[in-house]
Amino acid sequence: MLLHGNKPFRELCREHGIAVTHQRQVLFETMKTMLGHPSPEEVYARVKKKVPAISLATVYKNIHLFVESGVFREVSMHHGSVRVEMNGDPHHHMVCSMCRKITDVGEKELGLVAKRSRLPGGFLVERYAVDVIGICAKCQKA
Amino acid sequence: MLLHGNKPFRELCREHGIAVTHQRQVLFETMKTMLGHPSPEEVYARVKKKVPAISLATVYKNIHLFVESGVFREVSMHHGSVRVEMNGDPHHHMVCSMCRKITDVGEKELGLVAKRSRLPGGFLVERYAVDVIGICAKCQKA
DNA sequence: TATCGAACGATAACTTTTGTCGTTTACACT
DNA sequence: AGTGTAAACGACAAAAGTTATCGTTCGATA
Repeated sequence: MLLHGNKPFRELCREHGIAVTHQRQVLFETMKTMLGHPSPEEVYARVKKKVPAISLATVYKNIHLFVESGVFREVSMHHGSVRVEMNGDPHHHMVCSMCRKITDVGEKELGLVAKRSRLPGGFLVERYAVDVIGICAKCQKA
Repeated sequence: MLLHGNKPFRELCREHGIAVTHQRQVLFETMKTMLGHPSPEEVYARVKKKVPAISLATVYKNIHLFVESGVFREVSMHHGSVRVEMNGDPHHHMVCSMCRKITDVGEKELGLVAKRSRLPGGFLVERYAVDVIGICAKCQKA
């Protein structure tokens, strides 16, 4: 099941008040068929096969648009640069989806439970990193 | 408590077989005092006050070194570019700390529990994004 | 079908990060 | 302490990823 259910693209566009362009349609359909966690460049490469004249900028703009509209989603919050963890206590992060500010939240306050040491595919667990995505107090007011 | 305990820097360096340089010492001490989740640029700005001649490249190289040695840690895995989520089913991610490959893992297989709707500071929860950091099967063999 | 704002493509610019290279420094061994 | 060597440094070029600009084209509404 996809985030957008299986609504036709036209309807999705109407809901979000954006125009139905050829590029957007092909982008959408192409992305739906892609597995894994493609980067904008990978999406671009794929879409170019169907619309050779498409611009990378268009791909970026529309990926943003889709993400903002909730049609697709970012794998993890992107802060534009690497961030280093200064807090050595066991904790996780609250990330504001509006201002992208990161705030620590202790493992206890989070009320997180259960760790399986064995995961599918023989993946060896080192640690869990939980991002709680939401809206911080400041952005809720604004 | 920091990841490295409170071992003196010299000892940490010996353990990891790296040289104790002035720049590295100041970097380490400066970073220890920084709160939050600084970017390399922010660390650079701060360190420059004590070692004005330091190069940004040195800051990057040593942050990497520290992260690889486990002295500090990245806030979340950095994939160099934005990644889009194609899987609409509720799931989380296993991220290999060696090759950085992202693999989906269903919410059930993960066995992760408990969602508190209220978090400290009045943070409004939208969703949880869990990264299981570890070593994938392929990298375990290598 | 004409109009007008939205979206497009091309490309420059910007940000973040990495690589290169000549010089300097730390460390091991006298 | 003096010296050789590899590691680390600073300066800067270049790569990678992303965004902004701008003139042109296209889609939605009338």
